[in-house]
Amino acid sequence: MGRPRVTVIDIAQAAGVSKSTVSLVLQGSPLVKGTTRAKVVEAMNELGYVYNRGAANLRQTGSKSGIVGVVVNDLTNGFFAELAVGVDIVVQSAGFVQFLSNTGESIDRQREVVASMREHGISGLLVSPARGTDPSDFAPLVEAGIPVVVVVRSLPGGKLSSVVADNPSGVAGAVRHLVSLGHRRIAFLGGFQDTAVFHERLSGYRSAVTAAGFGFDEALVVPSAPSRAGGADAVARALAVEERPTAAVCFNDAVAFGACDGLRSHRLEPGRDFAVVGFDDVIEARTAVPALTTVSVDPQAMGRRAGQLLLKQIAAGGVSSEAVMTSVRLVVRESCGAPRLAAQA
Amino acid sequence: MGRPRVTVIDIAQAAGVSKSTVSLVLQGSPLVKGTTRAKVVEAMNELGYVYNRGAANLRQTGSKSGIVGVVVNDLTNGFFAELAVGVDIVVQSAGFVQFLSNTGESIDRQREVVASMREHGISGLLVSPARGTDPSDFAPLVEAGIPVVVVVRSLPGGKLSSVVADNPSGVAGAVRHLVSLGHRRIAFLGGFQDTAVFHERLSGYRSAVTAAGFGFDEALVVPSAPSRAGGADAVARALAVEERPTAAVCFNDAVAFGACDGLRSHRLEPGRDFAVVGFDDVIEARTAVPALTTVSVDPQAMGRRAGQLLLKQIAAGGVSSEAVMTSVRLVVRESCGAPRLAAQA
DNA sequence: TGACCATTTTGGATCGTTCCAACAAATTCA
DNA sequence: TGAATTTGTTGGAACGATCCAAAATGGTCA
Repeated sequence: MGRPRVTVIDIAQAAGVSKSTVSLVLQGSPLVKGTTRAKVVEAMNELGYVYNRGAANLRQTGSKSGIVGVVVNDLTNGFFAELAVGVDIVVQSAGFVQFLSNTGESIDRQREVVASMREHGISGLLVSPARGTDPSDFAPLVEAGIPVVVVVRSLPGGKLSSVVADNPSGVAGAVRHLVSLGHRRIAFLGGFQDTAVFHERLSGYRSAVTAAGFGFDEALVVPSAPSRAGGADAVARALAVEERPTAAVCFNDAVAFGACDGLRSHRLEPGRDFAVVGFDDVIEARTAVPALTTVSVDPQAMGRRAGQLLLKQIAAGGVSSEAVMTSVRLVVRESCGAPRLAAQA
Repeated sequence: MGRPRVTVIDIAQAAGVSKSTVSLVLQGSPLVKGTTRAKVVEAMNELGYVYNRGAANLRQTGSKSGIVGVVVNDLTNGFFAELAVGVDIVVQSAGFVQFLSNTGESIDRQREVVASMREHGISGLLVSPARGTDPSDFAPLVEAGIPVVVVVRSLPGGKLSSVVADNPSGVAGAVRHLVSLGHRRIAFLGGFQDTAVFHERLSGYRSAVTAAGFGFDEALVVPSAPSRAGGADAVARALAVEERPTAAVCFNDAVAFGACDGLRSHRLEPGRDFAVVGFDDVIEARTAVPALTTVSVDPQAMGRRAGQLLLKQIAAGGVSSEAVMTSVRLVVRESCGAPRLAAQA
């Protein structure tokens, strides 16, 4: 049980040197002679020494704890789990460990978790904020010189660094694909108008649609809850506009599935009578009937990218603000009505 | 940037008391007078004080760091993500934070991660070990009085506490269900023979099959890789034994899906010509065709249970060994050929 | 009033490490 | 040879909290 801890002093004694020398060895300093280093290392193995980062950290300026905090809003969601894995990979290979916590979209929980991480002296924080997060919640960290990187969802008024998917170009690519299939009236379905992601995606729609020379038609933009039910509802409303659309790009895959439901209840078969494109590429997208054409974002790659950015800022010491967009790609399946061959394009 | 840290001494000064008193307040001691406490708390808010756990920890005996380490072998797998969430819930509400890392089935990585966690002074470790983990890897922790709880996969020769699903009774229940549907020749398909989980599940099969009065037939046990391909292979071999089986319970859902593939290539329709039962209840089980009858383990509940056990051991101070089994339940869908009504039984 | 008690408060010493300035030993150079 | 330089090593003072024994405070009672 409570056996006395082995400390640098014990090592020093066993190796016949001073504790300062042991410390130097610990830090891999080139100042110590090879033979001395060997003696020390041997003593450490001998006695089963465990480095005490807490103590080291106490003395070290700038709290280089070697811990990065990672906070996600829903670990249950495969997307975020992948993201966390991506972060873990780069962070771990840089010799850091990751404090990972899940907020389950609760702002209170998020606050607690972040506070707790701060007490533990994290060197940086990576967060996929819960819905409705106030950006100023992170101000104290930034003021204290702790880098903060926001992922997936960007925060308005952002002085914070962020890594988000390239939403505009993802949607734009989807629109271009539909245009190339001959569609002229393309709707944009679903999503809450008060979120940053909605506006990013909508802007991609807008620019692609005008670039194609169709002009932007407000009536073809139908917001809704970003859920299956919302999608069904949205497509119904879209079908009611005069000069009805023949295709839609949806806010996300859930909306897209809902749109398919809605189409069927109007006796329209998605993929044949009406083209549907989603966003996210959730697992079911592949196996659904018809298989969903969608914009795929690689969450693990995103996690890696975000981890790199955070590490860079930690290394730089200062807190700078940088916004990164990770690329996305269109995965052509069946719901857009394109012949399967197009998938290879 | 590097603004000087606010310490207990600053607070003491601002509140006109001694640092000891501030410390008492920090620990919620009943010794301090209400008015004094209020002054101190106000000063803390005023100056934006952040508790330094590292420093506290240094002085405190027994390393009550308030950190628990959680190591899983595959965070990408929804099962483990859910598990981690379950752990997080109980651990967090007890005021601990969780260090979560992913090993991706790499033993080396696992070793690194555990070492790193130890350096950070975790108060307990919860681990779903990577395949091929040597139980003695955790001996140093146990010797140092740090509780270790193994989840999901139990480790042979286990002096360690563990929380695993009740594999025997899960499989036994599946067998009984098949018997009730009239099956007499039931195979056990898939899984590596050298894993503990395999033997646990097989033992459930064995006992249920003998309890039903059929006698245990070695030929009906067909191990294979615990994958889709392995399942296809296993079912093919099972169909080749004389007096061929009419049903199978599979090592896990992946094997079960493979078995369905294999059946079809033998012109047998799963659920109609041959009954298949899986284990795990992965997400696709519900949506597959036919929907998979399977044994469901609730990973989040398991995580909560494991978290509780770990906290209990941390609180107790000592390291005791306890083995917990979490209950499982059979989810009847279509692949076993039972009429849908049976699902309500 | 002074002895006694309960309640609050307090100044060091301490935890395990790193930093710093100073020292000893070995080497180089004039 | 002696001074200057390089190369290794070292003791003590931090870091920011907790613990302990002791002191201050206030009340009660003979």
